[in-house]
Amino acid sequence: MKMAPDEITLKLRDVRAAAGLSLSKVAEMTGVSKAMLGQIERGESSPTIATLWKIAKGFQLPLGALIGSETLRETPSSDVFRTVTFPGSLEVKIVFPFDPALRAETFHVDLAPNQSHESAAHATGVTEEVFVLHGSLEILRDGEWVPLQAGQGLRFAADLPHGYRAGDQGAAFLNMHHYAQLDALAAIG
Amino acid sequence: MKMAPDEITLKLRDVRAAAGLSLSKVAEMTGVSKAMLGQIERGESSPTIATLWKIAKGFQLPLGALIGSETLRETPSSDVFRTVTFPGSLEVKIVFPFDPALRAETFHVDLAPNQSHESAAHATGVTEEVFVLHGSLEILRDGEWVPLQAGQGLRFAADLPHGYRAGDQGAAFLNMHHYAQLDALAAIG
DNA sequence: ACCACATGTGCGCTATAACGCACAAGGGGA
DNA sequence: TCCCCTTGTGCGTTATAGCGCACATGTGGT
Repeated sequence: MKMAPDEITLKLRDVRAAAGLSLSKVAEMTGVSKAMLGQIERGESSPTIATLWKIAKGFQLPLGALIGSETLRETPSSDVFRTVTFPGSLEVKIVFPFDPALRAETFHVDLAPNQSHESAAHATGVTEEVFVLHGSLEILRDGEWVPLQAGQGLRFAADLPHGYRAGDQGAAFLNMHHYAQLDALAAIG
Repeated sequence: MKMAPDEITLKLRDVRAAAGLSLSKVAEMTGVSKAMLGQIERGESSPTIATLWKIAKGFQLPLGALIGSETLRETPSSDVFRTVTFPGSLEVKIVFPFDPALRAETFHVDLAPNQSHESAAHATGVTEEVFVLHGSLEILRDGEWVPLQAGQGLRFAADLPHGYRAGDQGAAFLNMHHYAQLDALAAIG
């Protein structure tokens, strides 16, 4: 119960909330007991880097994403395009990785001609933005297909089913994900 | 002595060697016992983040400087194309208007060949992201010009002076602004 | 040689990080 | 209503991070 004069803040709770996961789920995917996770979130415990590392790896996030400090004001490598595979077997490139301070991330997505991708509803409070780079794209929003050309953008709530459908020449677009604040959600309710 | 399956490496020894300091000296300036410092260097102990933080502050280094490696950052907003004129007589299009819930907005900026634009420091807590659509662009960040090509992105803290400079064929890029607090409204003007 | 000092490591003790388990509270079904 | 499952927190135990101190080695000075 020492509670050192913490100038350091851990954003575990924010990250977990953004992902819409329970302590139990996080405990499974990180290998850290949920009791410990709870204590860390409440600031009752100062974890070792080994534990922090486990958590970061479980979330597939850089270690710094869990630490709240001035350290965050650093560099973004411009060409570190990492690629990840999405739920719907869709492969995308990470343009801007998730930052808990901004609660947002940006992907670069390529769709082959006429390729489509359906996405189930995300956690509540998630907003998506799409900006078309090349080709033509249709987005399913509120049960309606919205056509977009290169240079056009669309913003929509992602806590509803939605989808993407490329035109005859395929499409490339940026996909931004925004995760709402906790108090923002409370304010809405 | 368990020594968890560390995939993580601490650079304490390197940093200390680079500074030419003894364990005792480091112990003084960090407030961490030299015995512990020695164990950490030898990998016999996995420090808590509180301890790591002490060490980092003692060295006046960002926390990341002691850890293997990492980076972070990220994103923004919307619908119709409105155009506005910016302080520096720069004309931009609004891709995604500011949304209080997201605290973010996205602009589409066109620069003529070799055109440049300097920007004074914004309010604290403002983060910018730039994604180059066409041409080549250089961004002044931390007093250093970072070159970017089409398809590349860069994220940086905007509470410092920064600037944009197009290449010989001009440049087009997306510019996302993220505001950390609610006072973001005041920062928009 | 000898000594004064500084280096890094080993030892015992205390504080606490981390675990597994159990429990109180809330949310749906049937 | 009753039941069952999931949520997060509290408790007791074990592992270990972190401390102060002492020791072995090393280096230079006179």
